[in-house]
Amino acid sequence: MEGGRGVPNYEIQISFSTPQTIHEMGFPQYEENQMMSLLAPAQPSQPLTTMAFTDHNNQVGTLEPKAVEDQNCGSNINDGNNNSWWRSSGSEKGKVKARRKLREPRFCFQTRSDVDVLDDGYKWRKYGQKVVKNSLHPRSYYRCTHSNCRVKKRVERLSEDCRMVITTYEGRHNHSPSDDSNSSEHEGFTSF
DNA sequence: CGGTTTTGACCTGCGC
DNA sequence: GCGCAGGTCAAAACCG
Repeated sequence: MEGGRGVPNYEIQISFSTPQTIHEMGFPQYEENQMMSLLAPAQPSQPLTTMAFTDHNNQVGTLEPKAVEDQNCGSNINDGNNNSWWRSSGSEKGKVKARRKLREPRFCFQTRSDVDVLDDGYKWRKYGQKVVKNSLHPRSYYRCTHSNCRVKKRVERLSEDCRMVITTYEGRHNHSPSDDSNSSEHEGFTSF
């Protein structure tokens, strides 16, 4: 679906006011300075991307007023210690679906890009797509393909500017991007 | 052939 | 309580 997947061409602007670093969020590939360096090829004066972080319940970051609706970053997700991979327990034909309110750290940012899925170094598998009310474009749902990584992300495009992509990450990677193919769990994924 | 995407159905939370 | 909207599942289709 990502059509001609060549050199990722996107521009990012981030507002950092977060208790956690990108690194701690499970994105070691992009530390702050690296994230910032992504700005370099773009025009820094142009507010192309805003990043927002959520601290479990509270949204701590800065984000454009309409960039990411509150339900994306503001709502919290009930965890309930489902520590067994994606679908926790198929109580009834595996229909424990649509469990919201997981307490995962999440952050979202807005990016101007031609491609929906930014190359963040991780492998993602699409598991759903949904047409959302306020947007002309469908929202896509991705999960990290790593064995024990429950990180999810949502990707949607702004209805006004179809080049603007809103990406919402949810959860923390317990592996490094390079470790993606190598399924070895080296840190206990201890959080929350 | 195995992994990924698509897509419709289903489930849950929330507002009215 | 009901309806709507969002989020997830899973089977089928697709692709390398």
